[in-house]
Amino acid sequence: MSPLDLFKALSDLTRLQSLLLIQQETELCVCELMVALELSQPKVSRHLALLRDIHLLETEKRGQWVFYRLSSQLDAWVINILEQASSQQSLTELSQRLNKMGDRPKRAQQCC
Amino acid sequence: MSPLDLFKALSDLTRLQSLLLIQQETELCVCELMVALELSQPKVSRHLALLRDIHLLETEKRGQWVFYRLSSQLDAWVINILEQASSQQSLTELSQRLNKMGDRPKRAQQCC
DNA sequence: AGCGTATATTCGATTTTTCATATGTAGTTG
DNA sequence: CAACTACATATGAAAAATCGAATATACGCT
Repeated sequence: MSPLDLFKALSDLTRLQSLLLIQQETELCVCELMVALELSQPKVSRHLALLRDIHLLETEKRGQWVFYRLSSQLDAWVINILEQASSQQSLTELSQRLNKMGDRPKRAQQCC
Repeated sequence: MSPLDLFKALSDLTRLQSLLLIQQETELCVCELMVALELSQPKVSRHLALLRDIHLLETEKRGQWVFYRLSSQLDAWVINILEQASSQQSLTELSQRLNKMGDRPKRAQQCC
């Protein structure tokens, strides 16, 4: 992935917020992002597909849900740029809507 | 300037190459960028104007020429992102065309 | 099988971005 | 002053990105 490809991917608010929120939350499914971003399902799905196509995100299907997380093979320069963006972009409102959400899908426990 | 604004600015090859080449060369005028990027004058001028409008670049008019350089007030996170991009983007061909260029405008000497 | 939920994709329309061409302005040179 | 160079901008056309609405697929539950 070239810098140009990365910057094109990050030059849309839906994609930028999705990516940073996924980074913060480790993994999220489409329905959670719909609630957090207050956007339609096709819109979220379309933008996530773009991010997956350039290998910024990877997916795991578990039961009914498709979980998106940062690709495990990201180069250091990509991660560095994402961190710089994180340091400037407030995700507070998005997190709040996520936490208020009922019926969130269960996910793998982080610890014993 | 927000991360989104920066990423939009960098999501075009002409603007990305212009910015990184200016960063490398400290300052360049429109006619030098035309040669380095092999692009028309209006195209270069339009993209530079965009970068100046969001305060990534600043200009200094000296005689016939308008010199563009990185804005002196850039935040650290912006500079960091530009450096990450520099580390991945080859400017060799652009530099070569610049060095082969005849009749380059004189600029202030860096040193005695 | 039938129904509801989660996600993906297609379609056509709209908006945004980019572009080449033409023109305007300012400074420089002869 | 006339011609030339450097740069900016207006205009309309073309290309790309984005969108909502509709449709398709896949899974879980009864």
